[in-house]
Amino acid sequence: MQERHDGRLQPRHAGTGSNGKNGACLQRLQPRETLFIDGERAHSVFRVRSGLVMTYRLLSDGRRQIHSFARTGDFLTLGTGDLYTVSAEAITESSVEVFRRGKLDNILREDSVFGRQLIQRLTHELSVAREQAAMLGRKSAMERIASFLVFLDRRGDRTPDELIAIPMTRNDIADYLGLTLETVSRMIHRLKALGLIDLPRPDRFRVLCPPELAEAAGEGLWQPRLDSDQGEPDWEFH
Amino acid sequence: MQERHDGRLQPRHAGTGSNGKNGACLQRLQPRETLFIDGERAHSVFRVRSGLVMTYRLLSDGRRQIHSFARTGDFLTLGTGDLYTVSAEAITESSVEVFRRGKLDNILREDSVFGRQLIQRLTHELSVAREQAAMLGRKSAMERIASFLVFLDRRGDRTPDELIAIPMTRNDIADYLGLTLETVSRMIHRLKALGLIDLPRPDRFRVLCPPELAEAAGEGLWQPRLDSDQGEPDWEFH
DNA sequence: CGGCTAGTTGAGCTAGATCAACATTCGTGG
DNA sequence: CCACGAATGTTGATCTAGCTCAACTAGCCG
Repeated sequence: MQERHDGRLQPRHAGTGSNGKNGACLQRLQPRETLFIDGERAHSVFRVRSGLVMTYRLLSDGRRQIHSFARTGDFLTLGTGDLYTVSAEAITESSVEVFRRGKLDNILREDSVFGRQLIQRLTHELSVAREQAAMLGRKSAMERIASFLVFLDRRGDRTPDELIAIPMTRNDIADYLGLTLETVSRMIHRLKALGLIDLPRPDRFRVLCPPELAEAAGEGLWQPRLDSDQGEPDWEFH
Repeated sequence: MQERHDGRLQPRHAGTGSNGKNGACLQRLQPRETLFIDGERAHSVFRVRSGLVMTYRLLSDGRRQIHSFARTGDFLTLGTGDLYTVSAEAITESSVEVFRRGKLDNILREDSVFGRQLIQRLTHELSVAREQAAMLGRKSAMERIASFLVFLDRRGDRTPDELIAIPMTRNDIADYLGLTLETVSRMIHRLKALGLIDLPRPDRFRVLCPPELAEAAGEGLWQPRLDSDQGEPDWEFH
């Protein structure tokens, strides 16, 4: 049993922020600040404006499974359940748009285009969630790490020097991939030793051999989570 | 690496069946018959009328992750992607309603109630998929088996003698829980030895100690997949 | 009966977890 | 500026849950 994601920074609940455009509220988050919690009444829908926010669930004894790392443009909650089914916490300093849920039903009733786009997104989320299940259920540690790096690489958050940032901790990666932080560290360094990646600092890397890394990732599955890059027109709450 | 779900019964593609009510087609499936395959163009939506059908994905080397066991009333596909993102195969002799996808967009455009119900279902599916991810990523073999038996128990397919049927093979269970069939067998028998369940035959069991079994399941998470029991009114294609 | 499939059980083996140092970065205060 | 401590990351040594391999059993069907 493990329970290593400590609460060193007291996960205080984020307060309400200033008003943004769109009638929607904009909320700022410090690193490790909690936005909402699994089981709470779902009063709002959130979209990331800047930074990186993760969603996760906890087992009763504190084991954690991270479900997604959401970037600018990604939604943190979708769908129409009464309660949140995951918790959300900022990884870096972030800001999120907040849309009150009250409006949602009305919008859905009136705007069928909006509804169809929501269905599209949910469909995609579901596919991504199953991708992750296949990875957690059937891939080796090495394949998971390679998959994860391919995923980061394809997302393409490149720093000026052509490197890819790794903004989350080893612990976060471990809880996303169903491993321990030690194993995450070891496997990353094994890929480096194999010459498939460059790792000048712990939180920066570059893929040296895309095809071989993809090969190591187990392939066949794992369509990366490109969410916001779907080319699909942005949709807004009115 | 493992690849134990053999193709002993050649997974021939199911042919088109007879016409049912509703304008929809009804299709019969033999055990181990494949209904559709991951990556195929998604021309239809399916709902189980009788029997048990599973959905799954394969990694390129044949490792399998089963995502759901769908009973009467459950949908096999939801959402509006162009391609199926899972494969589906009958476990027992089954029949499924087939709704051509062509109609779907029109229905969604015209019937906002239908669209909202679809969103509800997708939302629930997504929550279930994340439940499974948490299990695969963070639960022990024992907890997974206990969770699975609790899930079967709560679904409540009781035989006349108050036993619960286990219609899928050990191999199927293993590929659902991310384990091997041997481990599945061992853990089930350990639960029996502990007196938490009765297992008069390999494919029949009874929960003797619901609270202790739930305890062994790791609790806290794992809301069972009650899909069809939501009390929510059935929705039909017109 | 004999062959086939599913299930059980035992005996190792190993990938990954656990435990334990140690290294590095970073922020804080003197 | 440096010293110090806290947080994060790396690495080694060991342990073990679950996998692998293998034998055996129990139904089932022709």
